[in-house]
Amino acid sequence: MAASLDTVFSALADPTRRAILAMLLEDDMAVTDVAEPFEMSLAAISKHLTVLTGAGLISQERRGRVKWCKLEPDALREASVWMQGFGMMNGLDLDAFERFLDAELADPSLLEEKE
Amino acid sequence: MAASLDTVFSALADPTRRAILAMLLEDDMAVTDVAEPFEMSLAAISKHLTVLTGAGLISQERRGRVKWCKLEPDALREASVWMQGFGMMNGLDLDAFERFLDAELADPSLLEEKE
DNA sequence: CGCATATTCAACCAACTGGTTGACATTCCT
DNA sequence: AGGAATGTCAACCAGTTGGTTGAATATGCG
Repeated sequence: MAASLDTVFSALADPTRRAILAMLLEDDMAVTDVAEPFEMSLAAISKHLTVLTGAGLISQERRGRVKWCKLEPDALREASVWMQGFGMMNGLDLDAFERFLDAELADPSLLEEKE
Repeated sequence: MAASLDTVFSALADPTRRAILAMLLEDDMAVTDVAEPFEMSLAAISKHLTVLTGAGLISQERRGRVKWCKLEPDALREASVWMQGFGMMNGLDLDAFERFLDAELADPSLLEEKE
């Protein structure tokens, strides 16, 4: 999916879609299950998922009746790079950040407690 | 400015507004000068600047006839933290990451080296 | 087959967006 | 004072967005 900054940021601008992404962070989900906690129609959620797919933020794979939604975090990287590139991480100790990342990634116990 | 993720992301979703932010990265600018490189009316740019201000991404200060626009990179921090939770920080301890960010950004010695 | 499940499609609607133009208010300059 | 420069405001317009409902399309199950 060719996901421009336009489509990525505009997909992220909606709270429902951000909530969906947060849900998918925990696990892949079927469309119906994604829709369950929201107080809106399934069709509306289906549209939101189309937007997220268009932005490359998720991918959808049909297996039988069920369409599974999967987070595609790579799509956020471009947007993240854009933000950092123009200085938003100003003053941040990137070396410390790298060390922090390494520490996190090295400790397998932390990886399990995804909420 | 109370800038929600909604307003920040939706402000960033427009290429004209992102271009404006990139311009302001180099220096503070007057509204007319911001508008100059774009092929649209001054009023349209004025509206874009209002959106950016509403998102807290810039601030505007009137001095005489001229209204100066200034980048406010702090507004991106909240959005960035949110985004980082998905990409590189996938599966990590997000609370620890937030604490890390807070600690980094709270240290005034680091904040001075803004360019 | 016949029915329930899962998901999308199509038409519709109100609200918002991003642009236009022309008029207006300030401020600076001479 | 008069005129140019700087911005904003108001009205308007076309296109998009985010939601609805009802019908349609597959797929799985007994």
